[in-house]
Amino acid sequence: VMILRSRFLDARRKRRNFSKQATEVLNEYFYSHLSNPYPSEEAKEELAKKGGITVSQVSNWFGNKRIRYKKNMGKFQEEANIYAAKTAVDATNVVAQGNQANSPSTP
Amino acid sequence: EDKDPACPSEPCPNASATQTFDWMRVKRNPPKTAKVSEYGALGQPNTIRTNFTTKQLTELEKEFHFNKYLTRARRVEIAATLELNETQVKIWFQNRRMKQKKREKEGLAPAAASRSAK
DNA sequence: CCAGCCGATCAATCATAGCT
DNA sequence: GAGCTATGATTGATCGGCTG
Repeated sequence: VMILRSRFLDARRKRRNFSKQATEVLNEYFYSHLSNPYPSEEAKEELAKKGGITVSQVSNWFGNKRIRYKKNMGKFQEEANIYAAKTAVDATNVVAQGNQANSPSTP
Repeated sequence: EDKDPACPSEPCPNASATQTFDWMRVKRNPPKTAKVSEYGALGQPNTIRTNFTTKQLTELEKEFHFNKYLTRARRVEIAATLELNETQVKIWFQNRRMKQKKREKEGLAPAAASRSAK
């Protein structure tokens, strides 16, 4: 068992918690899309840029967040309310950015 | 209007601030890594995540560097040698390829940090 | 029709960060 | 400084879609 653990215990995780800004951006997206917290590849890139982290880190964050959220929803109620209020607008009407003179709606 | 009724029990439908969406109910089927041979008929088929040994991982890694893709024959051979299912070997290679791709991507992004404009 | 691959995700676990 | 919880990363395995 001991050997199993030491498979590769060295140059691996030197985890550093994300910045306040990154966590803020991620949680904002998560709670404003609580009905379907699965950002597209493009959305992940956007979040990564805003939070100053990589796309993979964004994916890991959402993966962990979703699992941990549903595992213990009660524990996140408070956090949910905080971000729910912060978000205020939108909700039913997604599609915010994008703008530009491009209207792919109903080709 | 919609605060927290403080549901005491577990089966609280909702009425709370946030509801329970479908993704929160998603459940994955347990791994079917079962090997009928060793369990006869009962207990739990291996409902747990198999832990590959260092030896197995070393061999798989070595094979991967030789071939990114496996042939049926090679897979059978390796599975037998490492005492794993053919499926496990297959899956390991698929995951390994994805890991490789991820690394290549990450290894280029940082380099082209100033070259993106918009 | 079916097995293998891809891409995304799940779920359990590891190891560390950070607070008490 | 120990003990416990929060959190980022890793990874065997699953799910759905596509394809030869």
